[in-house]
Amino acid sequence: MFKELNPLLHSELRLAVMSLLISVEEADFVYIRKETGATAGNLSVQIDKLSAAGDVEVTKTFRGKKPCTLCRITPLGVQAFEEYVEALKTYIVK
Amino acid sequence: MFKELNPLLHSELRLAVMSLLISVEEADFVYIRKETGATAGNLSVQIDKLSAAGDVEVTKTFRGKKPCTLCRITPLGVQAFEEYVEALKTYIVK
DNA sequence: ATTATTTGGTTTATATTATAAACTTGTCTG
DNA sequence: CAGACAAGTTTATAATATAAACCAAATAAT
Repeated sequence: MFKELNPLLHSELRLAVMSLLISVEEADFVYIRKETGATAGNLSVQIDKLSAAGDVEVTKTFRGKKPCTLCRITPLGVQAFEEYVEALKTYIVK
Repeated sequence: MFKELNPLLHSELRLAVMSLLISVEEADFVYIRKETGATAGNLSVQIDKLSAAGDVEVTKTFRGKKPCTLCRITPLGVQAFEEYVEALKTYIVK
């Protein structure tokens, strides 16, 4: 009947991050923060979780002299996102 | 960009309950429990929350001699559900 | 007829989670 | 150099989800 919703993705902010990353090569921390409106602390924690699960790959680099944290979704992350969307449909499609 | 997800509905079990109720006149506790696979305690708590918010109306009655808790979605609940689905789409539709 | 057992829940305790506040490290600016 | 700013991270707290424990009434078993 209802498919289980991956709890890692079933979080407003993490879902927003995944949603951003799925349609883009890569995105940096500051950009994601602006798009989602999240606080830096919250975003940092949630990106860590996605990274720990292997859904997002994080590369710390520099843009000029400023640190720059780049994120990209992994193949595993793409699959997780797609499965999450499929699961969601069992709840919202009449 | 991303619409806010009503936190009351953004819960696996409560969403399942709302999803069931939206397509049916009414449903009783035992039926909902079977369909969702939730424990009674968890379901009881979540139905209370939906009821407290005015999204679900609960009527305690009897079927024969057994107590029977009937639930139906309210107009407010229908609206909340529809808005939730609209908000979700900002995350999952490319 | 008393003693389980089952049914239909509710209350309460716990463990997890989300979130922001506080902090850190380095850079730029006056 | 002192202070403000940028880009994050760590940590503390508040909220949440969840199941375990409980309760009351009805039915079944001995």
